[in-house]
Amino acid sequence: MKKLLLDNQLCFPLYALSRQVTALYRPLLERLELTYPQYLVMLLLWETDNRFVGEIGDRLLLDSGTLTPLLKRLEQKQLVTRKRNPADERQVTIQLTEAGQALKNQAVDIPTQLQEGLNLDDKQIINLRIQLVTLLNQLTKTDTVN
Amino acid sequence: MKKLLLDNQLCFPLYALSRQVTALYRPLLERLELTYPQYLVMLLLWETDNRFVGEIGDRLLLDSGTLTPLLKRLEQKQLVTRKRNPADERQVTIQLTEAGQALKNQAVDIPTQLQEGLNLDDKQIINLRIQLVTLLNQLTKTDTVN
DNA sequence: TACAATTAGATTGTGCACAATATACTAACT
DNA sequence: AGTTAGTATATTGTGCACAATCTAATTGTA
Repeated sequence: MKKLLLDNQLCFPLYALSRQVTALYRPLLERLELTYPQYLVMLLLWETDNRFVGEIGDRLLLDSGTLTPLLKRLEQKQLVTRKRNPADERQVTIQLTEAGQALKNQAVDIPTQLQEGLNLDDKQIINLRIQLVTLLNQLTKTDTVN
Repeated sequence: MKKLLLDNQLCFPLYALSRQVTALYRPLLERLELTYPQYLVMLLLWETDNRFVGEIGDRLLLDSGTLTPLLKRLEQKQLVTRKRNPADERQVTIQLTEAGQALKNQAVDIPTQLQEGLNLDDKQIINLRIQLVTLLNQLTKTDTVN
């Protein structure tokens, strides 16, 4: 097999599919005025509020150079607040505002709507997800199950 | 299943894994002084040289807003040339320079090196790639219908 | 207590992605 | 020929990603 061919590498389908799936989210997220990475942060906060920046970064595998400006934009939209932790002033707690919590109601339908766009049944999606998560865990060596 | 949980969405593992795999390429590509998207363009040109910007974009699913500056950086590095097509001045032909062609020799080992970093055997990789390519084709096919 | 080492987050700079728009060119039609 | 529509690429602006560096706060150790 000629390994230098684009079609024979794992990397390209992964990279291209990731962008295509993000593009599927775009029209759905536009209504909430969220970008895709912002949506991921909100998903995390809807699960468990009041997280430190570092916790969000650990979970999403993003560093402060990405998260700090992103969180400032969410703060500008009045979806979250950013407060230094009095017990340790190095840490910044991110907390949902009322508007941020309320936005969850507008987001609940997104996973179902997206799945329709994918044209795959549950079984296929779960199977693919398991493979992706397995490989992801292998690379990060961290089992991030709640 | 609670669909709004991060772990239950297809999107996040796909997005995170794509970034992690790109990160695996980074140290390998650093030696060639290429970024990952630049590497993808070079892969295409090593397969078939003298492509129009539009052809590259069709293949990588990238638009001119991404490709134009990227190709200019490759031109600055003297890896490619950019020339307007005399037969149709709207088109720009991208051609490898000698240095650009020669770089292929330094790149041939990258797929093998990457695979070692992934710690997966051939069968697993091929299986995952087939699923990704299948889904990718489904999505891009429905795009062209629109 | 002093102070080096560590930690959390912010800042800076480069390079994608992509929407929206602009520009130059070509083709098609009257 | 002149107008109009369509096409290919370029430009502009916003928002990630991520490396490198900085600052301030905390911890470890003598």
